[in-house]
Amino acid sequence: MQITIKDVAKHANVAPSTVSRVIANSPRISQKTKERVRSSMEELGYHPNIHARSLANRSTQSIGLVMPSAATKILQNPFFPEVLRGISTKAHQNGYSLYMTTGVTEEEVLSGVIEMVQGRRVDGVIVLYSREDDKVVQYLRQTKFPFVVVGKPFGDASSITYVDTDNYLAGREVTKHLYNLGHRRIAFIGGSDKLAVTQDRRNGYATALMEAGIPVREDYIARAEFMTKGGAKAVRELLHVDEPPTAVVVSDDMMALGVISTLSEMGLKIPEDVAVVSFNNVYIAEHSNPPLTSVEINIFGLGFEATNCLIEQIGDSAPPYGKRVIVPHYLVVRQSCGQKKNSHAAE
Amino acid sequence: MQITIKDVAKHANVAPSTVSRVIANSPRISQKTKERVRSSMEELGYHPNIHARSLANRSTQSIGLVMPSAATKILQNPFFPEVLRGISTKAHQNGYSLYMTTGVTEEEVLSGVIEMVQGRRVDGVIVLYSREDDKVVQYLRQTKFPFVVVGKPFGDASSITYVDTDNYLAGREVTKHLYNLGHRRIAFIGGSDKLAVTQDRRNGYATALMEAGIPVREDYIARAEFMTKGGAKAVRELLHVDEPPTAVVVSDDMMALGVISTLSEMGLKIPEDVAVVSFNNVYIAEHSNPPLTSVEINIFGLGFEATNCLIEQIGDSAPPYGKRVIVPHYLVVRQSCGQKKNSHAAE
DNA sequence: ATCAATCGAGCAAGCGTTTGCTCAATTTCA
DNA sequence: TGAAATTGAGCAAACGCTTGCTCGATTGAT
Repeated sequence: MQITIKDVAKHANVAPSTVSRVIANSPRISQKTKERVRSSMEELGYHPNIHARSLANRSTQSIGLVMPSAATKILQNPFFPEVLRGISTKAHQNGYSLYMTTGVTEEEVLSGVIEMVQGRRVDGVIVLYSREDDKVVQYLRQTKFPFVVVGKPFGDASSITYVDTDNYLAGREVTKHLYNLGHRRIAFIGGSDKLAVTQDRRNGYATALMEAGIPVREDYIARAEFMTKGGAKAVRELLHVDEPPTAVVVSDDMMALGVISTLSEMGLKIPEDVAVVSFNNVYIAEHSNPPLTSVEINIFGLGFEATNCLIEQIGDSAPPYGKRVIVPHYLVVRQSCGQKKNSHAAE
Repeated sequence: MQITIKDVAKHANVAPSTVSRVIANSPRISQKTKERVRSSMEELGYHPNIHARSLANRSTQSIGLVMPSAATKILQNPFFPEVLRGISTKAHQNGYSLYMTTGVTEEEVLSGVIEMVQGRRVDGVIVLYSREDDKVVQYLRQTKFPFVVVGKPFGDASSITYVDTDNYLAGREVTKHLYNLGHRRIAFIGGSDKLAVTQDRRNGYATALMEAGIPVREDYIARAEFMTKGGAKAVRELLHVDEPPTAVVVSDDMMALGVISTLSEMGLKIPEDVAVVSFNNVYIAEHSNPPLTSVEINIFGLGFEATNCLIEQIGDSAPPYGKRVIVPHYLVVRQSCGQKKNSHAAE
């Protein structure tokens, strides 16, 4: 049998309500009583029943996590565990715990979310993806339930709080980096066009080219799945155009891995024949062969900040309008992009 | 304001208890009434309050997940998302949801678990690691709370339900495979000796050698962290012994990645100079350079089975003794281990 | 010494469900 | 046709905690 607040009350010779107030550390209780009650709790090994508390309280101290319906996919990308680590760190700091829902179809995910929200199972929700025409976001919005999106939401982004990398800027910088290394024929391989991240990075890429006075060639732009296989397929296509690119910007490390191994198979050297840069700087980027030049986007930070925003919202300490947090990024230069050709800098 | 069972009752002109029984699909309610109530629920958009239900019920339909204290580590290994996927699939099939707790120190993790258990927040717990002298397992055991371990527990394993790969067998098979390819100087690189998985795989390795009449050399056995860096360090050591090994069994894909890139840096060819095989067959094993020969251990299956066992335990349909589920594995041969030298097989 | 203000703690009414019991209405059987 | 058995639905008491309100006791001011 569980030890309840009543047991503690009896043991400490006070009323249950007093025990409750001790737990809440209410100033209405004298120090002496508090200590007595606390030692009783200790002695009996008391732990409050979460459900009773939530019922009385109308708050759950937990946060719902929404994965994309094709959880398979995101779960294979190291992005996920890292963002989760960020979320869980911040959540723990503030006494929140995490509640996950996954589902195979979009419908399943949505109904999971509805259950979380309507069933008052969580105080707020973090959406771990951003897709066009997403039902979950629509639902959360219309019910005015606290939520935060990781990634840039579509549509009326101004009313939604989200955390994101400045992918446009990152795409631009990366492309510029290749340009500065002497490259003029630079290609881009992106993931699904439905994802904001792909669009932003590609736009940044295009802008950088334009700034450099280089025309943007459609046949230099490929799209593929966010996985290694996609990268492999895309790179084959790119190399069959006339004047094949000497450098390629890849929108995801996992894809870049596919690109690299395909290039190797084709007998091309990296970075001598084709330079490669990519994004996310996941763990294995450092350990691929050759190591990947990649944009460190601080995935942990994305998760951490998202949680922070959500907790603000839950606590009503957030403004009523959507907030936008941009987590800074920086380029980590490794072998895959080669050295600046005319540079003598020691570094 | 939330829509409660009372609202539905009023709307359908029945008592709250009837609504409750309709939800539970009790045979005591007539079909006619059920339909009326259901359409009322639909119309009002009713969703049961989880906490009220759990409180009255003494059951939460959710499962607690315990990560190792250095969550950082496990979260970087692709093992984790994959096992999570298995867990979440099975959990969802049975209407369970997932509740995570993480913590930086061992103490934090333990107190998180205690809160889950004593606070009646979950119906059962899955422990995602297996370590010697683990407080969490000790605690769960002594409170007789339903739990399952992924990996082989230490100590009195017979009373604990766990799912595992037959790592001993896998280690033996892999080593034998290298032997059959003609290798006689075979080394082993394992992770922390505190982990059951390391011990088992190493023992299998040693057995295979003995079966082949090859003495087990201590200087052929290295241990390192379960990550790429560890692999790199270990391989350097191994290659400095006299008669350096021509093949190496690595206990983890991520470590093997480190091994491979270190070997390449040293100018050694894989598999010609050194053959490499490893375990887990995580996603990137297929895409490394060269692709890794690795033991597919069906990580998804481990998660899935663990959840299955736990649900059995929760529902009392499990026997009172510990159950042991072994998920089958098989070797996936890729380039990193080379071809059988005297074989003409096309495949 | 008297009264108002303050303080500390208890009472009891929720929070939204579940479920054992009760009870009226209907069916079954002799 | 009457009594017993069966069926369908409602009553009300939990489940463990929070919190507005009440109230006696202590304190301070006059």
